[in-house]
Amino acid sequence: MKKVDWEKADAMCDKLSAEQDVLVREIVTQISEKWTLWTMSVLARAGAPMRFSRVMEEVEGISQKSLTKTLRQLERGGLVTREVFAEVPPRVEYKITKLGEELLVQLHPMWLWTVTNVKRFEAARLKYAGNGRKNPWTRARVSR
Amino acid sequence: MKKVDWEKADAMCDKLSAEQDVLVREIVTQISEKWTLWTMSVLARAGAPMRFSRVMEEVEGISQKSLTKTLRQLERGGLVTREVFAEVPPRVEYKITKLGEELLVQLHPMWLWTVTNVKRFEAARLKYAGNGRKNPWTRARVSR
DNA sequence: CTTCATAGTTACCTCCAGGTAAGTACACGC
DNA sequence: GCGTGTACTTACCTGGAGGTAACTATGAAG
Repeated sequence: MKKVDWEKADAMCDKLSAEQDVLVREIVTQISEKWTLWTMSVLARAGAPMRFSRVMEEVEGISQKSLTKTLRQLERGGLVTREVFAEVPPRVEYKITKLGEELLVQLHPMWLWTVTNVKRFEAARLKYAGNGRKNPWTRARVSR
Repeated sequence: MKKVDWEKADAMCDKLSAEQDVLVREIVTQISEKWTLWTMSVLARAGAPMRFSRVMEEVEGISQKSLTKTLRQLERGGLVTREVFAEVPPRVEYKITKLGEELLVQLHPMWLWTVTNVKRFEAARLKYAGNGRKNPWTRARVSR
């Protein structure tokens, strides 16, 4: 089995400035928010600029407020671009950036792995359900 | 640049049962929780069983309550094992599973990529800060 | 004068993650 | 009989994510 090279990981972390460290955490935090990945993948699949209302149709269930917030954060992080057209009614187009697409490419293997290994997770669940899970001291009868 | 094969991804999703679909979401949700990855990586680095209190020392800042919850979820998902020893005071040992280690291996490339590309994110932030960001209709003067 | 379409913003509310602090059970050493 | 060590559980509290619904600006069409 492949292993994680923790030494190398640590070495890379040490090279980061305090601000960069914060930035990495922010990025990770952001992509773990409710609608972020879904929104990005919608934009990535389209490949072309999309209007706000169009994105909202594709990301089923999202509210205007959340979509605005999500897109703003993605723009701020350089993962999507936002272009405003001076028209009435307003037209605003969003498009995924190269950086954004690359991020998705990085994420994809792990998503794939998860899906292909669902059965192992299912098995673990079943096994867990069978355990009687008690506090340790409820069976503490033997001393050290 | 590498691209994501959306067709294949969709095809894989279609093969999942409704329960499996829920499960995948749960897994992803769980690993995006505050302490999950940190806790897992501590266990993975150790490679050996660790007591509750020892884990708590390594995962700086976590509360007892959160550690308990995190470990329970990891156990339920089959990512760590939990072994209770019938002693007083109690001894409980946690250890990462093969499944858990594999998950970390999947995640690592993306983490590495993020760290090596911080500068691009920094640049995006700076650029964003420079934009005057207004409502679209504040400059809507030209009709379509 | 009203309606429509678009892309927001804002006020208000609810839910839940997660923190703090105290309690619990047990045997041992003093 | 009191403190100590361990692995929890429980009650209480706070902040923030995210939902709903109403409001905003603008020009064209009716």
